Amino acid sequence: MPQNESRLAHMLDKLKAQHFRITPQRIEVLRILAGSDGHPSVETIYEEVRRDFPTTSLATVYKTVTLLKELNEVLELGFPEGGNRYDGARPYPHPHLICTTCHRIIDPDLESLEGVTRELASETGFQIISHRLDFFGICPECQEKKN
Amino acid sequence: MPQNESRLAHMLDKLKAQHFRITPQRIEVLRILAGSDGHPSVETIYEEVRRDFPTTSLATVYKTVTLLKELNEVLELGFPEGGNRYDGARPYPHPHLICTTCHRIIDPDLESLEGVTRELASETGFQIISHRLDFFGICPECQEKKN
DNA sequence: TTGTTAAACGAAAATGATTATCATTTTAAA
DNA sequence: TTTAAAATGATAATCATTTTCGTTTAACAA
Repeated sequence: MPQNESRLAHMLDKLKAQHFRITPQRIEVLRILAGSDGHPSVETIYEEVRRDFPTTSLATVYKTVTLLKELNEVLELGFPEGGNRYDGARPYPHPHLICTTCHRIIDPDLESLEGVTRELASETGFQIISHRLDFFGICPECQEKKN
Repeated sequence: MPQNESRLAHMLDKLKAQHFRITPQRIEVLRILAGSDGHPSVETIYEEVRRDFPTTSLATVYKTVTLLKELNEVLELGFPEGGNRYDGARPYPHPHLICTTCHRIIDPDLESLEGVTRELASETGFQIISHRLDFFGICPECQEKKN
């Protein structure tokens, strides 16, 4: 996975540039966030880190994720039911497509989104900084299984 | 506010139809949800209800809001920072425009949203059920104040 | 109108995700 | 290697929300 390598390198560079320390636990959290396209939860990251570093604390995972969030190197997806999910591969706002049956989260391409943002800005006078866009539905595989 | 009256009546009818009891506390919560376009929090609703019924419990507000949510008579807006907000005037999914400075939440009209949903469905094969769409930015008033 | 009963209420405890605290360990730089 | 500041790990605290449970009340029938 060459793209993940570069994301990981970019994250490490950013930490070094701002004089944050590079610890084994941090590297592991970064690696998981950069390399996974499954939008993992903190709990998932925690379990994965502990496979290699069994003494790692949950607090450490939270602290690292929070740090990356502040550096804009991870995108946080909050849900009302609790249990945020994180995207370290694409840390900028982008739409998500969530299967309500199997809970998979997919990143679709959406050409037409730019037009929506433009319409909104010109209609309301808002200066649009960011967005959060989730679509909920049933993925093709789960539609199959239902029948 | 004639529109709010009818929303309130609709909510009450729905409760009656399903044999839920009409209590003074419930009526008050419904009234606030139906009549406010400010997307109030549970805490806000609680304080407002207590002006008329000072013994009301916070749990009662939560229970009523949860009930309305299950009946699809209120839309819940969750945020990662915590503190959900509720829309009882328009309980169906619709875009929101949130000012990151004054925390106001506005309901914009967005003609172009339908096209986005269509594009998404045809591109991914998902059956789209619902969505959550938030734009974050700075409202015209707060832009003024900055200068 | 009154009596009955299940539903709703109120107060407080429990929960669950996240954050803060602080003593101990470790990184990074001299 | 030494050292100082930062990070870690364990645990307590926090905060929104949910659950529990004894008491009250709405709804309906007699």
